[in-house]
Amino acid sequence: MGPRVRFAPSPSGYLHIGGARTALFNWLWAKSQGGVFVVRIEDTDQDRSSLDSVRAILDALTWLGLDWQEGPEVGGPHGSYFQSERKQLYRDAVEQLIREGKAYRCHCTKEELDAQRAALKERDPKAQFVYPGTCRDRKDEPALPHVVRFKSPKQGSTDFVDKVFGEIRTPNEVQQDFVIVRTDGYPLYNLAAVVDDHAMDITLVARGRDHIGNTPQQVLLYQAFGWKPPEFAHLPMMLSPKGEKLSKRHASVAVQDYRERGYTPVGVLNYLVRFGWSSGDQEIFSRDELVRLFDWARVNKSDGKFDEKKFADVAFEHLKRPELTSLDDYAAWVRPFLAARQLSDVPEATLTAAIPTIRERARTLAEAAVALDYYFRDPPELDPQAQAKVLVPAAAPHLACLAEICRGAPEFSVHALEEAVRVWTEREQIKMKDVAQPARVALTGRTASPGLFEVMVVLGRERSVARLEAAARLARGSA
RNA sequence: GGCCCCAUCGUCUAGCGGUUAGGACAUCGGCCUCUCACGCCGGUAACACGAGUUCGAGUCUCGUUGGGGUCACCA
Repeated sequence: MGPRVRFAPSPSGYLHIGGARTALFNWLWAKSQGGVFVVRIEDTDQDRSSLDSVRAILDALTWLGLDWQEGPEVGGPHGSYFQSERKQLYRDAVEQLIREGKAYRCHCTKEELDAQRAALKERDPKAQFVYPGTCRDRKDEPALPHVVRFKSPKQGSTDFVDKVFGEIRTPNEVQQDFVIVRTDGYPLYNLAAVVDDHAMDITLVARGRDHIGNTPQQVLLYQAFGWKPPEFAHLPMMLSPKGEKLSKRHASVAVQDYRERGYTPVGVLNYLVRFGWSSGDQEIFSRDELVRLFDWARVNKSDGKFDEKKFADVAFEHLKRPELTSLDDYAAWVRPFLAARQLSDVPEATLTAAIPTIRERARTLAEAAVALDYYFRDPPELDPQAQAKVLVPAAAPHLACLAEICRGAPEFSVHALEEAVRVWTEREQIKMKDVAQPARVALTGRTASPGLFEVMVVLGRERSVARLEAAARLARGSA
């Protein structure tokens, strides 16, 4: 039986790029080992959770192609996959702990504790407040408002072996009696995660390194319940370019941002996976390669800094190479970006003919839509500066001749057009340079474009001729 | 501050005792050329420091320094 791993986001916003990376590593492990990838929504904080966030996160995962075999929408044998619907499970588990004297009800209020914390801070600003254990041995009074605290051991150490970091040992003296259930009856993260990971038969918990500190608390809970803990794997952190915790102040951190920018799903995954994982010198991977090559042994320990430039390059690499982004996918993905430019329902044949001409000129799908614009807009948008500089009277005869050549070319192909133009320019002693720019502006409205003959072929004979003639008239009249 | 963790070019990384320390992004030159790109060629650029272990340390051990994480009725 393969491993069972999970991605457990709390629905308090969009899918963060770091969360996507965590999901990816879990997903890769499940895929590569024939295991199961579970998605579980950690919505025990009623104030912060929202259904919109669940929707946004699920949509982002779907867009990335990180499909889950158990979780929201698909269900599964261990449901519900929303923690807010599993309260009874946590309640039973906590009852057991209290009955066995491993946890206790605490009637200290948050206000009291906050006051103590503040008082200590005043006496010694550097001191760290620890819960004094006021209620640890007090008579149990379930009727009064209370939280539930775990009775932490004060001696020895709590150890676990991390698949990435190796053995991690934490002295128990630093462990306080942490809260596992709050006054409103909802479980806290550590408790809920442990109960669910056990109930869902999770075999490996992989998450960000910022969780490494509460892993001992979770191990303590496993021990208290008498359950075998899963394996753990912590991922090095993605920090901002300045080395701080990555937030939207430094860069776009929502997966959605990159989607809107026109990166491809695998392009995003490729950048994320190389952050902490490597396979020799290889930089660019297809989804299948990642599944085939992924291995915990190749995961790094050290944190890294997020680099938008590198990200952009990886995304471009995927967009550029047909073996990574098929023509069909490219066409389908660029359509929304064209539509945003009022170019809806463009003919599929023209689109698939045009894409190869702009592939290496567009670093994102958004740029691709710009680069494709003149293929579908009639007349093309004419850049005034290009017009003023290039469509001058002297260019008019050249444009007229080119129009004639287009009209008369026996075959409307790159090769035939190139040959015809070569013959003409040689006979007339004209430099290609001098006809190319006027023709380019005539055909595309701009001074930068794919090769002229490629553009003509995509446009077709009729439209090429029309645009050249229109430009010739414009040039003639511009004196 | 306590606890935990980390340390190779500016950035992501390869390296798992013997290498001219390699690749990629970025950057700087050049080539190609009908423009813009793509592509190609080349340059600058790293083992944090100090002790050990060893015939020999980027690689092993310890310390120092630096960086990060975490110490909630958030997850």
